[in-house]
Amino acid sequence: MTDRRRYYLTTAIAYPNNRPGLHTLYEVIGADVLARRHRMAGDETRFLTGTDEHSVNIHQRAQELGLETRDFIDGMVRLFRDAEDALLIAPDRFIRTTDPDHRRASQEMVRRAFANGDVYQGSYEGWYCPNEGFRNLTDLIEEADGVRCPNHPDVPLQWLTEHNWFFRLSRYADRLLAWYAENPGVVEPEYRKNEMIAFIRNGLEDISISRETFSWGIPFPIRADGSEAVLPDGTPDPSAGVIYVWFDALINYITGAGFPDDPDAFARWWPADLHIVGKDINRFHTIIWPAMLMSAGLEPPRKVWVHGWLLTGGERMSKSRGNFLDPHDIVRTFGPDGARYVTLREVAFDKDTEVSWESFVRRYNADLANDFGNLLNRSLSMTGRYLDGERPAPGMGGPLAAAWPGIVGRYVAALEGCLLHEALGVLWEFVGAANRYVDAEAPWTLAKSAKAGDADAEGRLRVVLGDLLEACRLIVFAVAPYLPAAAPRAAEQLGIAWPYGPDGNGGPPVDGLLRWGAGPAGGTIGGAAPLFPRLETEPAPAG
RNA sequence: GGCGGGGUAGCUCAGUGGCAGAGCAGGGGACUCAUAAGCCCUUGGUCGGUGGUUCGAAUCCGCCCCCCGCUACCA
Repeated sequence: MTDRRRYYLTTAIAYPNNRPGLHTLYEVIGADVLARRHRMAGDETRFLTGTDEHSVNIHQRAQELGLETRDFIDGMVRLFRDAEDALLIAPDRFIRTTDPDHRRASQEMVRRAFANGDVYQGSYEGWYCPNEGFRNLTDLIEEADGVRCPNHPDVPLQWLTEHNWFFRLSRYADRLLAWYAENPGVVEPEYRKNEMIAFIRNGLEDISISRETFSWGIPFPIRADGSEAVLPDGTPDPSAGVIYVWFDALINYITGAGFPDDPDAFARWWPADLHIVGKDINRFHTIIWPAMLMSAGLEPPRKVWVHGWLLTGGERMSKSRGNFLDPHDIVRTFGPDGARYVTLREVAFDKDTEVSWESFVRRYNADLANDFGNLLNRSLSMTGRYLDGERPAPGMGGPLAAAWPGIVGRYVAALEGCLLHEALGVLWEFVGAANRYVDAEAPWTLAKSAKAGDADAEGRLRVVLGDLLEACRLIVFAVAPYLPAAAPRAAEQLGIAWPYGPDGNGGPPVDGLLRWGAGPAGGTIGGAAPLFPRLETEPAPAG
């Protein structure tokens, strides 16, 4: 085993009932940036993402389409993986809750909670809408002839009683509150933690963790009498029902760390350093999940980051509304790097943000084509023209050298605080400073004087271009987690070897390369070619 | 209803008692290395409304209007 720092991060797993939209992959892109940052920083990094496949909706959807459930989800999962590949997302494992090791992990978690006295048999009853499931009493519409579901007033509600297993969540209120109190920053942003504290203080009820009426799921491992739910031929006893999808879904995070098959791996990777989740599933990750872990005698995660939604026209982007952006459209127009950049620059990682195709085009042109792409291109072009492509050493006393340490410090701090949009904003302050430096020094004027025999101008020209190429090098290495394909190409243009693999592993700790003057001495640049061609038209995709 | 967040330039937002700001978009200019990009200058705002406190309020207090989140088993 190595003594490198390890870093384990996860996204929520998506339920693959449809092709994925940008609003679904948004957090996966963000997590991929953080994973690449940690790999390049030299941390032994594990990045887990995947799909949540035991939903009843998925089973029903497959039946509507006349497909075997497994065949249906295999096709859907293919769409997720294709979209993630197009966005250059490189997880260390893509977990599916139908994976065999996940079945073992989930059943083991039920056994542990049961052994700890936290699982008991009970019943759940209430008004059931055939289209939506159980409805809360306060949501129902009262009609003269009875109560109705607000979303499906024409469908009669049924009063159903489900016998199933419950988890004693109510037992964990004090321990959860203590966990929040003793671990500042364990749930961020702060207001998301406060919502959960209010929820807990309102009183926690036990939650049901099994379903007896469904067969699509992980077999519940225990019978009512407490015996192992296995038939004489070794197959699961169907009368024991299945584990409720939410209980098994959360467990993917420890399955992905090696639980329970590989104790050494699990000891290395657990607890997770970061769970990235959407605000709609905050409660599951910051109340239910830690309680499940506590019950099993395992540590809760070190941090849960709760992000917001992408909005369009003030409404949440979603598949059901049909107002989502297709990742493939975005990759086709902006390229994989541009797609990642505009998404993470335009959307604040800590709250809801309004986005549009037009805002993405504006951001791409302004930041990538005009500011950064052009900076790289003009710096290389002048080096080729004035110095025959020879790469001069940077000066140590210029304004860019002075500004860089502050920039990189704030940049890394923003990344560590999961403020991915802000990190880019900080880095682009430096891009702006470099562009202003070009105009302030006017290398074309220095070049004319140098050609006329002015030795001072010649020396000055070399320092200015050295500074600009060094600024470009630093930006490229810093921004590489966001622009994983463009960064090596930019390095090639700068004539600098790229020491990292396609997923960010394999090179030296990047912080050593993020110091002014840490680039290779001497050498020549490669060719200059625009990395981010300006978009002259705004071809909004149809539909 | 209760608790919490918010309403500032055309757009996205920063700004917690001292001359209303940034980026983008719009307009003008000088330059020319560059992807007609970059640089400089600039138009633009009853800071949701209203009443107070204060020498002074986007900022503090009261009331009102509007938007959003949480208020448990769709996931």
